Amino acid sequence: MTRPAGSSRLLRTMNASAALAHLLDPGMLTRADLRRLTALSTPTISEVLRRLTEAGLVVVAGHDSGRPGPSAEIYNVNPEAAYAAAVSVRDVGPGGAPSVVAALCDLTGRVRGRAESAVDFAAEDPLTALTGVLENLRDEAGVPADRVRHVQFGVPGSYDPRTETIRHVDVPGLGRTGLVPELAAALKTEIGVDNDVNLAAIAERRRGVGRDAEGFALLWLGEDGLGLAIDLAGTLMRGARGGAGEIGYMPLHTNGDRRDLHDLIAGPALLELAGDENTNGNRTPADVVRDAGGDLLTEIADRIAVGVAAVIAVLDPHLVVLAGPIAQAGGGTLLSAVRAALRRAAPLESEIAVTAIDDDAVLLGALDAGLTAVHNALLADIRNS
Amino acid sequence: MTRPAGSSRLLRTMNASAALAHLLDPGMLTRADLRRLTALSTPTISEVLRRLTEAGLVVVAGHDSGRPGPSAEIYNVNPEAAYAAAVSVRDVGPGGAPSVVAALCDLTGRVRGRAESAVDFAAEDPLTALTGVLENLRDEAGVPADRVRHVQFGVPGSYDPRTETIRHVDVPGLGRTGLVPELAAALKTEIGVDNDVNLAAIAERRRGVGRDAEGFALLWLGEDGLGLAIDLAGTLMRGARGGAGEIGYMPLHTNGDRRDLHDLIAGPALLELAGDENTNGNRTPADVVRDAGGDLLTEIADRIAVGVAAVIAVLDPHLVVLAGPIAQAGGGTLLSAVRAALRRAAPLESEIAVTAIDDDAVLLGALDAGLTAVHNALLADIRNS
DNA sequence: CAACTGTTAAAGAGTTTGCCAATCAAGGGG
DNA sequence: CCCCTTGATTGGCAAACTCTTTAACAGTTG
Repeated sequence: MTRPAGSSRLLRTMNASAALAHLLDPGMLTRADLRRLTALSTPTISEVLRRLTEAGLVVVAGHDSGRPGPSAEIYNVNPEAAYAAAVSVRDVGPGGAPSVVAALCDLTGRVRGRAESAVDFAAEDPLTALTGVLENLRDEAGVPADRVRHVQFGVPGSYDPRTETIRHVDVPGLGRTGLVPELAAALKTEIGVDNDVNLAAIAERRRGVGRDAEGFALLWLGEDGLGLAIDLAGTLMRGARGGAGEIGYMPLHTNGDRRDLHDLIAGPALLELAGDENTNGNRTPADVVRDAGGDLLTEIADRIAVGVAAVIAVLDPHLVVLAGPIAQAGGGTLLSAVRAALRRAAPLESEIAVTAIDDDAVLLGALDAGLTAVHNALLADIRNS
Repeated sequence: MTRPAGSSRLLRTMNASAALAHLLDPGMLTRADLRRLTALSTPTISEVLRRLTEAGLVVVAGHDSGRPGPSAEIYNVNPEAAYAAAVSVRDVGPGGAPSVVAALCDLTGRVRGRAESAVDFAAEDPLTALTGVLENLRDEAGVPADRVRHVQFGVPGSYDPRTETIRHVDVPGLGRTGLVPELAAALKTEIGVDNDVNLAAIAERRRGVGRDAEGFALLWLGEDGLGLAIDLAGTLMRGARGGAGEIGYMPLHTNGDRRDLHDLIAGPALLELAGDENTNGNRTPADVVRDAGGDLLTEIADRIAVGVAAVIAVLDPHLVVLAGPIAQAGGGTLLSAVRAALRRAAPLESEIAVTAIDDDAVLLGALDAGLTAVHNALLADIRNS
């Protein structure tokens, strides 16, 4: 239901934007390739490429020989035309204090720098801490500040874009009103803030088992909490106040009792469930799941299946992805157990899978999201020129 | 991100399509109005209107006098350029047998005919029954068959567009494979099939309390079953197999028992809940809710609140609309009770409301959906010409 | 020689700018 | 009270402009 009207100028910008979109997607195209992809004529493609090269967005990346005729020029986006940065703030780092992981990538997505540091947010202001991390990262990679077009933050909480505040977050200072606008002002770039589980889902969509899915729901089983991300053909559903997927609060009281899903399958609940068998207090929920077998595994799978079934009942996704440290620890064993538990419970047809991302999914997803935002900003720049 | 490329032909069709979109939205515009709305120049608007009137899509609906200068021509879409039909198949009619309600409206949305009939699907084939109803409706309204561009069906079940079958449906014959393609072939038009609850949500979006909402979830409390429709800024979420919103299957077992949401708040459960107080077997669940008060009302509200809280936990909608016969029977009294129950249970911020549609919401929604489909078809026609 | 790349010139399609005739309402003078 | 002038607006027309395409061509490589 779009209803734009336009003139020739619109055509020019549309065609330039279309060509750039193809070069971003992942590029390395000759004029003939672009002609095929855009259905534009040779002179037009030449003109578009001339303008894009002049603007510094596109460069000749090589020559394609081997066929008869002159060697065709291979065009690609200029990797250094723009950069995207990502910052993941984690609730508990290895040492117990919140840790910050950041990365920087160029326009083609190649990671140019990565930094990890333990920040004590109780002592240091988030504003200075986060800008500091980013400044170091930029300097080490030798990237000028104004080339970073977008910084994407991932936080262990939900972000409400209307009030521009981070909510349901345990890290001190991160929930402060005004922090996000201050960050944007200090960094002098577009910034984005999103829930860590949502970002993990973005990574899953781009590099994981969600790649070919029409849509999927990602159930995050963390050490402390639960989360759910809802991917609809590549766009995430965030809810009115960014609170979609806070399924820890899902009520399970049939009559009177006040239990919710968090009490059933969050880390502490799993520890308690396994409590009889081990008196060693140093085990994490992930350890419990990794070592579980027999009745304990069945019970855990049954509980997870309740959450999965609830999600399927509401959303009917093509695919449900189990992710987060607990799902990773459980791996294929847990997956089969959950599948079996679901089959026992209800005839549901959604596929279940375990995440295919070994690395820091949140950081990767934040990079992907930041890069997409940079792409969109560049395309919008062209359209409004 | 769209990436179309194009030339002058695209421009022409885009501008025609933009003008038509404004005339459909609800029309009655002068050339000057269109110039303002589309930012096109006077000669272009004239040219576009010439083409649209020649195609019979647009007519001069009047003259705007009262201002200095010549009276401006007021343009509007030709109401008779195309028609949309809607058919709602209900599980239980007044007499117990499934009933069929159908309506026909012109391009401006004015209802031109309406028919209601009790069809015994056990005896009659759905194909002939439904095409027969539509044929009568067309004849009575004096509308030629080829002017009906879209027929929208509403069914008490979920529709899987991939297999083109209706599922989770109790009406005999309606779940048969091949029925939907056969209907399309027999009617020789585009047809659409959708869940009745989804269609009620469309009506709520267009005419009810969802009009100004960014997005809402509609919880349907029917005599027999439950349903949920998820509206995201005007588009409905249907799920992988059209099964999104089948929340009757939402599990509520905390340990071992197999209860789900259907067992908690569907009609039969409410009847059972009120069973002690009345031995009269003729009361419907809606009657129970209408007369409920005191502890019974509180208990019912508590149960409904569980469903609402589950929906909010997953989706975080701006608004939750309670609809369906039971919600209508409960009205404001039930609404206050559910609000109070939710406040007791959890600090959730979504608004709750009761449907504002007194008429047959499903039929109205089906008409709205059909009309929108006709609009889109006409716009697409223009774009591909 | 055949196939391919990329450029140049001419033509085509669509929109905009600027201009003009026609039309109607309002107000003032006869 | 009637008529005429003034002002504002509508809609059409022609010329100019922008962008794309078609077609022809020069040049290069296997």
